[in-house]
Formats: sequence, C-alpha cells, structure tokens
Amino acid sequence: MVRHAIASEDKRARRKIILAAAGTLFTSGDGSLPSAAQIASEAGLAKGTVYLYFQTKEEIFLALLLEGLLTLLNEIEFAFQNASGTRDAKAAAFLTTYVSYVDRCPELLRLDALCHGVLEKNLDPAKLREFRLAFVTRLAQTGIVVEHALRLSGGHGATLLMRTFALTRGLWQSFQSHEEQTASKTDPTLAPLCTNFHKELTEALIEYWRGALAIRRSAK
Amino acid sequence: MVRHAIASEDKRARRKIILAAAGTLFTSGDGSLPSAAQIASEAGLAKGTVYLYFQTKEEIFLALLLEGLLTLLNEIEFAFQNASGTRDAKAAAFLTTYVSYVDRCPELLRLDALCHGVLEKNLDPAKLREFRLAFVTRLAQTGIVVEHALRLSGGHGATLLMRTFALTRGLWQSFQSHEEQTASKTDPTLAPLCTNFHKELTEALIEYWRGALAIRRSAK
Amino acid sequence: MVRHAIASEDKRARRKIILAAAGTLFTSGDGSLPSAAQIASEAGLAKGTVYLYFQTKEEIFLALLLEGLLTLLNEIEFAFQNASGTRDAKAAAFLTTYVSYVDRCPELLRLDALCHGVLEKNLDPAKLREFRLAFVTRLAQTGIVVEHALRLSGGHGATLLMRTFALTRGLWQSFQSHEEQTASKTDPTLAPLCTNFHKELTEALIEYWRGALAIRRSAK
Amino acid sequence: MVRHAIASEDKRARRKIILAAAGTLFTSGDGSLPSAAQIASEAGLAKGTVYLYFQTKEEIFLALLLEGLLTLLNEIEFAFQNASGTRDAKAAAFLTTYVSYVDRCPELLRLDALCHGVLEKNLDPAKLREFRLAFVTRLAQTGIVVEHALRLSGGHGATLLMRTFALTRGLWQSFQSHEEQTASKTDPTLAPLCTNFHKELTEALIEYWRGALAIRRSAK
DNA sequence: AATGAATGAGCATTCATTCAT
DNA sequence: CATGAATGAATGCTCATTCAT
Repeated sequence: MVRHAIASEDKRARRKIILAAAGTLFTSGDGSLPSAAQIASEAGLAKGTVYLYFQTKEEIFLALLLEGLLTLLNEIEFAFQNASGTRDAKAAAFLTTYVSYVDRCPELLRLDALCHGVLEKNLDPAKLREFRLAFVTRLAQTGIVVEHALRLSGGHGATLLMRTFALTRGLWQSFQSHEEQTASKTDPTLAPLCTNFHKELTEALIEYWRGALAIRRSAK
Repeated sequence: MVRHAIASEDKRARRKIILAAAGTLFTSGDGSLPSAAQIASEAGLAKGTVYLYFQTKEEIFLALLLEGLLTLLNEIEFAFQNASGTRDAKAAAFLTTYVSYVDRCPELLRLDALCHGVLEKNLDPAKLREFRLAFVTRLAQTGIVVEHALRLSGGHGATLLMRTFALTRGLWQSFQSHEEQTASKTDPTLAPLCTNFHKELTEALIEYWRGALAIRRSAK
Repeated sequence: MVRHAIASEDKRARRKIILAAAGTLFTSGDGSLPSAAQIASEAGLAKGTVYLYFQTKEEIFLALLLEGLLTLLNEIEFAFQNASGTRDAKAAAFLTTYVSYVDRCPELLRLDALCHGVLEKNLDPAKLREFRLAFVTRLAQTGIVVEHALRLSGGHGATLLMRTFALTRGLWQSFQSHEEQTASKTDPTLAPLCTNFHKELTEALIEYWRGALAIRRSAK
Repeated sequence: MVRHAIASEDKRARRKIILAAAGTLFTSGDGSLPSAAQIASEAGLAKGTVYLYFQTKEEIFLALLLEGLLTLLNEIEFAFQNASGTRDAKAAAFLTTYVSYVDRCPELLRLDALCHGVLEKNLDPAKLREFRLAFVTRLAQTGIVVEHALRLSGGHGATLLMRTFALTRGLWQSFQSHEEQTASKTDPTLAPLCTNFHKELTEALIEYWRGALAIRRSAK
C-alpha cells in the first residue's frame, strides 16, 4: 500500500507525518494522549509502522513537545533580533510578543503539563536526557541573543528565559482547568482565579522581568 | 473486625486514616497513584470501605492535595504574623521560610503536577469546583495577612501568593525529573538545569518579589 | 425512626411494603433487578432491615413472581366461574379475558423470564421448592375449576393451564425485545415477528385450545 | 506462539474455535456465562485475542445461540424433506424427530433462556437486530419447506414453527430448574410438574399441531 | 428489631507493544 | 520495510450480605 521509506530523507518525512498526526489528534482531543491506533490511523499507516519510528507512544509526544519548545525559542530569538530602543523597551516588546504567542498555542502548555506524571512514566531515561539536552542547547543559544539585546552577562539570558517559561507554565496550570468553567458560569467566589490567563501572565511577567532586570543592573 | 464508625467524629477520623495511608504510599511510591487496593490495605480497611468515604480514587488525592495546600498557606500566614522589620526584611524572611518549607515537601509538588492530566480525568467536576473554592477562600484569607504585613492594597496579597506558587510549581517541574539523574550522573552539558532547585527557586522568587513590590510601591 | 414490627401481622405488613417497593421499582425499571439498596430506600427502610424479612434479594422477586402468578390464577378461576354457554363459548370467553389480562401485566412476564438464569442463580433450593409447591397447589385448585367448567377429566385442567402459560411465556420472549424496535422503525424483513403480541398470543392459544379440547373430547 | 490468522478463512476458523470453546464451557458449566478469561484459555488464545473477533462476551453467546437455532432449523427442514405419507403422518413424524433433537440439546434452551435478561444487557442493539434478521430469514426459508410438505398457505409455515418453538421454550422453562431436583429427590407433591420434559413436550405439541392444522384445513 | 457501616469477591475490557508473515 | 494479528498485564468499582451497635 504505502511506499517503503528507503532513503533517510523519506524516513524523516515519515517521522514528520506521524508527529503531525499525533499533534492534530492531541490538539483536537480532550487532553489525554491519543492511542497508538488512532495516531497510526490518522497518519495513514499501520500500527506496527509507527513503532518503527518511535520506541514508545510517549516518545512521540516528547518529540512533539520538543518541537513546540524549539519553535517557541525561535520566536523569542526572532523577537529580540528585531527589537530596538532602550533595554526596557526591548523587554516590553518581547513580553508582548511572547504572551501573544503562548496564548495562541495552548496545546503546547497542555502537552507540557502532561510531561510530568504521564509522559515520564513510560519513557526511556536516555530519551529524556536527549530531549533535555536538545532543549537546553537551544535555550543557551537563544539566551545569548537575549544577553546581547539586553546587555546581560553570560548565562543570565538562558536563566531569564527558563524562569519566564516556569512562570508561564505555573500560571497556566492554575488557570487552565478553570477556563472552561468560567466560560459558562462566572462564579464570583473564585475571583482571584478569574482574571483571564493572558492578562494575568502579562502582569506577572512584567513584575518578574522588572525585578530580574533591576537586580542584574544593580549587580553590575 | 473493624469498629463501626458511627459518630461523625469517628467518620472524620476514618477519612483521615485513608488520607494518611494514601499519602504515605504516594510519598514512598514511584510517582503514580497507588491502587485503591493498596490504599485500603495500608489503611487496614477493606476496599469497599474506602469507597464509603470517597467516590473515586482520584478524589482521595485531590483531598490530599488540598490538605497540603492549606497547610502551606498556614505556614505562610504564620511566617508573616511573626515577621517584623522593614517591608523588605519581612519579605526576605518569608521567602527563606517558604522555600525551606517547599523544599521539605516535594510530594506536594509531585501531587500538584499530577493534578493536570491525571487527577482531573476521573473527577466529578463538582468536586473540582469545591476543591478550588476551598483553596481560593483560604488563599484570600492569607492574602489579607500578607497585605497587612507588607502594606499592600486589597487583593494584591492573594495575587502575589498565587504567582509565587506558580513560579514554584513551574520551576519545580523544570528541575524535578532532573534531580534523580544528576544524583547519579553529573552531566556538565545540562549546566543551566543543574543548579539545585532550592537555590534556583530562591533566586527566582527574590527577583519576582523585588519586581512585584517595586511596582506596588511605585503604583502608590 | 421506624416502629418495630412486634406482632406478626406487623411483620406481614412490612413484608408487603418491601414487596410493593420491589414491584414498583421493577415495573418502572429497565428490566434488571433493582439493587437491595434501592428497594430499602423505596420502602423507607434500612438496608439491613430488608434482610430480616428475606434471605436474599432474589427471594424478594421470587415472592413477587409468585404473587403475580397467584393473582393470574385468581383471574382465571374467576373468569371460569362466571362463564356460561357451551364449552367452546366458555373457552373463547376465557381466552379473551386471559389475553387481556396478560397483556396488561407485562412485568409479570418480564419477571418470569428472569427466573431462569438470574433468579435461580442465588436462591436457596428449598425456597425454590416452596415457590413451586405453592404455585402448583394453587394451579391444581384452579385446574379443578377449569375441569368442572369444561367437563374435563382429572388433572387435565391444570395441564391445560400449564401449557397455556408455557405458550404465553414462550411467545412473549420471542416478541419482547422486539417491541421496542418496531415501535420506532418498522423493518419489513422481520415480518414474521412483527405482528403484535396480543394478536399473536390470541391466535396461538386458539389453535392450542382447539387441539387440546378436541383430543380430550375424542379421548372420552 | 499462535499462527497469525491472516487469510479470511483462517479468521473464520479462529472464530469457530472461540465459539466452540464457549460452547463447551457453557454446556459443562453451571448455567452462567463463562468468563472471558475462561473462554480464551479453553480456546488456547490470549484474552485480548478473543476481543479481536467479538466485541463483547455476550456477542459470543449470541452467535452460539444463533448457530444452535440455525442448526435446529436445518434439522427441521431435513425432517420435512424426508417425510412422506399423509399430512398427519408427516406432522407426527416431524414431531418425533423434533422432540428428540430438542431433548438432546438442552444447552440450546438454556442459552435461549438467558437471552432475555442476561445477554441483552451488554449487547449492541445492532448486533441484536442482526441476530434476529438472520434467524427470521432462515425461519422463513424453512417455513416454506413446511408449507410445501403440509400444503399450508403462505407464511403459515414460519408461524407454525415459531409457535412450536415458543411452546418448547415455555415448557422447558417450566420443567427445567426442576429436573435437577427430581433427579435427586422425588417429591410427590410436585406431581403436575414431574412428568418428564420429553413426554410433556410431545403431548403439548401434538395438541397444538392438531389445533393448528385443523384450523388451517377448515380455513381453506 | 432496626440500623447502616464494613466487607471483599468478582471481572470485562483496553491498548501499548511485539512479532509472525 | 510494512503490516496487523496476537498478546496479557493491569484495576477501579459495585453491591449483596453480614454484623457491630
């Protein structure tokens, strides 16, 4: 039925097809990981074929998460390369771009939230290390771009981004399961949770960045 | 075999026993939720009995999470009530206490991480709302204590705490799965992730609080 | 809460309450036996109390089935006592009455169908014998009335009724699960099953009685 | 371990193996449906494999029931094709054959009795319809053979068979649970039920057929 | 007698993964 | 390489019944 993927470029292409299928299903799904059978079917492949390209189902989603995170770092880098003006202006411009992007990719944060406690469970530790290495390597790169743009000292760029993402993830998880509910019925008792995520994240990041940059500056 | 819990105080006691059993198993476990059978056995009860006190297994752990969060809020409140000195001194004292506490309760963060994607899955939405309401109510209370201590205006105390917890959760998830590995094999390439969680959290929170308090002050 | 049933008349009354509750639930239910908890609740009693009056849940429904069958025999007897005219006229009159009655009591046949394969499974054999004895005793009685009315020889009345009920039960089970479906969608391919139960039963019984009476007559 | 059933003939064979295993267990069992695990084990397959061929456990037994019914219809058809002599002679010959066959296949009636209230419970309605359609289609076919043999008008053959089977089922259920007991302890008080099933069924069917054929004849 | 808390046996089904073809 | 048939581990929950109060 399906052409064999002989050349390694074909292999990579097939991997992409599987990832795309998994992504589509996850995005439109209910939050749980789609089954291997569903992924295969969506990709137009047999169940066994999927396991020729990934060792476990979780590996697929780890790859998907990595892809999402690298894209996010790309965006960040791009935002800083185009930024101009004072340091604070650059930071402000970045935050706006960043929050918008994150807000448009809820599935990234949904997947990220599953990483701890679902993905981990059935994942080769080596693969996990590989994942982290790839992420951190890219993060370091982007960190340098940030350092240049904001005139920070070495390593501080990556740290800043890391904490920025931590705050993002943490807030998203606080607000997440909530969103659905407030959509239908506004419950005044839950007020502290009820601001929407976009606004909340913006405010929190502005606070954090102000503090972080103030310290870095004064530290100089 | 087992005394019937007839008085409502007896019932509450039995509930506690179940929660304690679940907590013990989770803390010493591998990160997944213990089975209902294990919990019952650990509690010295029959499986069916557990379901007289909780509707689903997940409900047990939601209650456990709530308990942990409320205790954390207690600690926070206590820390602020005993704090003295300038605003910054109080904040610094609090952060020290807070980080120490959090560092001593990794299971709280482990459980919290499961909430999204594992607990949610098999949980009565009403129970979830109840959980959030209880948490937010208590959070608001503690928020007021914080406001008094730091002379913040209304609502800012709860927000501050919420974001503090978000940053905590987010960072913990970044560092978590990592800890085990660095314990055994130190891998220099993962440097940005390798600072230990305690130090990282402290630094990040200092940055965030500086920014948050600076804004609040200047806003006045 | 509830008065103790001291006198044995009270006991019988309570038994009736339980039976009535079980009957109500079964009639309005989906075809499966209501749970012991439901019955107790419907009867306004505690679960344990029900087991003071019946040894197993199935025993309740066996009693209910017996009640229904005895009532049916009552009706039959009554029909024959009031019948007049030729033997065939009496038979015809009886069949009309009988079919109408049966058609009005679908729960009796529903319960009867459960007897084999559900009730039996968890029933004290002694109780089962008791049930049959009570039924057969009463059947013999009614059989005699039938014999008088139709001038049959000894034992033939009961046999006639037994087979009449067997045909009823057998046809009902053929048509039963079917009824619901034909209600919504008439499927021409199922034609042989599609006549309604009332008509089918009437025709079949007329055939059977004609044969049975012809034989009895010629046998004389 | 097990050869993969790839060709569709292999698949059909495996289906048969499962059905045979289920049949064996049911026949030698206590009247309840064997567990899925038992069936798989008896068939020499893994539990999961069974579910590749049937969607639910109940579906297996529905298929088994259908098989039994179709075989019965085969027998009937065969009996009539070989019959000769007057109409009554043919009928009498048929009844003898029929009763003998039925008496040899008690598990068919046992399974049939479960259909209402056990099988139905966990069965896709579509499957149920499919089952009925298959049965009725075959019934109509056999009905035509009967009509030719007995010179009945259209549709009466199927009806006759339907009612014959209804009477069979109904009587069997009356006598069934009884058999075991009378085997061990003969209880004279239950006399009306104590004739054995074979004799009772024969008599009842003779009566019914006499009536049915008399009517059909006179109707002409 | 009445209560309702405690018990624990019982089981179909899914689905990630392997491996025969 | 691709396929899809085979595998079998893994488990929450119900509910009839008992028995402490």
